[in-house]
Amino acid sequence: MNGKRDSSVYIPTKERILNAALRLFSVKGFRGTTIKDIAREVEITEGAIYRHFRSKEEIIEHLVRRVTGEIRELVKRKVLPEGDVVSRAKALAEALLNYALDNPDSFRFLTVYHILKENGGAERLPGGLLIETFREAYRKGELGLHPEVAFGLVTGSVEKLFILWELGMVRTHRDILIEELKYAVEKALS
Amino acid sequence: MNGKRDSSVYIPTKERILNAALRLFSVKGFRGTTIKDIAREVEITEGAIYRHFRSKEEIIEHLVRRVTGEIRELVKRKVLPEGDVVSRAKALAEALLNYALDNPDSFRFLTVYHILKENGGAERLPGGLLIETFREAYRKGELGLHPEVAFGLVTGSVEKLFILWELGMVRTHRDILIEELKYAVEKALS
Amino acid sequence: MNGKRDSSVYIPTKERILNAALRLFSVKGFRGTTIKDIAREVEITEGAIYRHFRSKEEIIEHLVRRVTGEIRELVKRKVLPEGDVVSRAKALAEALLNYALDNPDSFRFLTVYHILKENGGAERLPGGLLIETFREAYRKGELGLHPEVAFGLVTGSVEKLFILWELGMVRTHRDILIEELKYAVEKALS
Amino acid sequence: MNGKRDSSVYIPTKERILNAALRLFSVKGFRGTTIKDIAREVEITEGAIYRHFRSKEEIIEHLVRRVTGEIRELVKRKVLPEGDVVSRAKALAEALLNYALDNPDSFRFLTVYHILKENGGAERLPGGLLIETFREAYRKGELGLHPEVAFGLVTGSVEKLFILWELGMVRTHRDILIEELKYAVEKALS
DNA sequence: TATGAATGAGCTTTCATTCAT
DNA sequence: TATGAATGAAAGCTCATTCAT
Repeated sequence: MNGKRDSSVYIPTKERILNAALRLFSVKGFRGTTIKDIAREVEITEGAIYRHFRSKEEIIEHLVRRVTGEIRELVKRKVLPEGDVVSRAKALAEALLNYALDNPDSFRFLTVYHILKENGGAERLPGGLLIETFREAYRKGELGLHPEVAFGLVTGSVEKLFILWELGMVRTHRDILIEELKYAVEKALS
Repeated sequence: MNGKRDSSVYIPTKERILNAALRLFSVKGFRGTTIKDIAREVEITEGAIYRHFRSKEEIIEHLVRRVTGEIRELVKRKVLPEGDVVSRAKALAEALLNYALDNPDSFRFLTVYHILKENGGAERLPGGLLIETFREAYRKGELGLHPEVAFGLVTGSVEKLFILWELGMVRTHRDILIEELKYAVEKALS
Repeated sequence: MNGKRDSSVYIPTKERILNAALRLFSVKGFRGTTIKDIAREVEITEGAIYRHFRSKEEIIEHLVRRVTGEIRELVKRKVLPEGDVVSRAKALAEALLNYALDNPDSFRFLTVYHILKENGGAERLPGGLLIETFREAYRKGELGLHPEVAFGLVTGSVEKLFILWELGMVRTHRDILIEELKYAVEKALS
Repeated sequence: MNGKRDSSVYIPTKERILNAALRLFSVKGFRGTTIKDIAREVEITEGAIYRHFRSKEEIIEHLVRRVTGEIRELVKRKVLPEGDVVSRAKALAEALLNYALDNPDSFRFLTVYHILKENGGAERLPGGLLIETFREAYRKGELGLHPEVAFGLVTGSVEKLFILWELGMVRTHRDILIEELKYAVEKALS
């Protein structure tokens, strides 16, 4: 009677709230999403949300921490510290795009979060982590571009390709998309 | 006597409202920016805004039309229809990045507008215009990547470099940034 | 260039404002009619109205005085003090209905004014004048009904017939309508 | 503990809002009555009203439906289809006046609603129902007046007598008022 | 006289949050 | 845990009125 959609797996309310909020925030923005919107999606009442979170702000912080954590983890796992810059950049591009395509709401959410300063909120680009890869290679003389430019090219390409994909504008197969991305990264950074 | 900010040129209120709104929307989003915010910036009262625009929505529409028009115009002027894809892509990247660096508020505004669907509003990527450049080259066999991928690489790179620049994360000279961007585009598309 | 509708007779702006206001107030009520509504109708700007009237309130007062004055005058002229009650009541009914049909806006205006207490405004039924006719007859024993009832029957009938006429619900000829009204009044009061 | 006004019966907030709105609208008109007015009367805040109604407009629609429904019901119950026109008209007049005197706010509300077109709103005279009574009799040759005229006389008289009564201008006993009304209707229609 | 931009108060409505149940 | 009525602050918008031109 409470597990939502009966026979399916049970998902705790707190989790359901976070999932709904993630999706809504990523599409309608933070101010554009109301507590009522989230409650309606989860099929509970507004008041119930405050059993699980102290405020709307807290939900956002929770989500930011979760998504940046996931990406940090992913990069740590996929972009190994050995190897040349180019292969590491390719691995980064592949991992990021895969994450975006597999977790579109999360990726969108982060994009929205980084672009908007609705609150005057602090900025915490997970770039901090990623960009080091390029800085190091630059110092070693392995990179023909400034590290920030290289970083921008790779991550910017991934983000835009994801958006175009979501809009249905990219008509290639997913695997081909990733191959082309890696190919272009390889050539651009060589 | 009325020109705001001492002896400088007179700017009509309607224009001042648009400028303030552009900047605020581009930073705090549409819902995050209130009419009061705009009024405060322009140093008039909220009611006065409604002498120039029927609604907040109308201000947004006005700005979208203006900014997309400017970019459309720019692309038409700078990206000449002759020449190979690569040089045209380079010209596109250069023109876009220059526009972004010269009109940061406008460029940010458009980014925010395209990402957020606070309203469920219509989508009008100015991509329509730009992407044709790549589609045509692809048909002629001049392009090694799918046109949408090429388009995503170029515009995504520009957008992300602009954001990094704005955050003060890019430490190169502006000219060098543009040169590196063009160089990377050239290699990626060849 | 100023006389409104070119070649036609010149009507001073103040008069045009009053006419427009009369019509609008009578249809949309006092709060429902804005100064802008009136200005638009007269084809001047809002500010111009304040050259002729100190406030919206003053326009209303002006119109109340005008319309009650007209009706007072009319009754004085048409309902002669000689004759029996019945013929005087018939004359009253006829005069009132004729006035209403000839000056629908004025008559509607007064109805609205008497029904609404939007302002907490004072009531000044022009009934004061008319009802005396019946009070006197009642004292003389010429009237089978209480004077207020007789007054209500006659004026209420006129008002409702006017409204039905305006709504297009009365399909008889105007003269017949008046004849039937007088006939009914005669019988009711005898 | 919450029932408002000490120990008396509990009335749900939605009902209290409707009652307050009915009274205020009937006196000050639709535009002249603010949500704050209603809230103050009910002793809740403005926001609370929107938990029960989506808009001011919805409150008005609710009330129109309620009052017209009541009168429709009343006429159905009191004005039996058998009998001659005159007795039916008398029954109608009596039922209407009784309703008005018993539910002055409702009756006033309907009057205001029918006279004002603040919204450009639809017209739904409950007359549709009542007037058929007269149309039928007219076809059968039982009625000396056009049916719309007869309808206007009866309902107009009721409405005006009600207003005079409310203003304290009718000094007779209520029963006598009704008797005189019926007597006049009888004679007018015979 | 007339214009039209501007003001300021007030209106309808929204929304994060609280609280009694 | 959950509900849902209520609060209170703020948002978008309207409008009578003023004022410089």
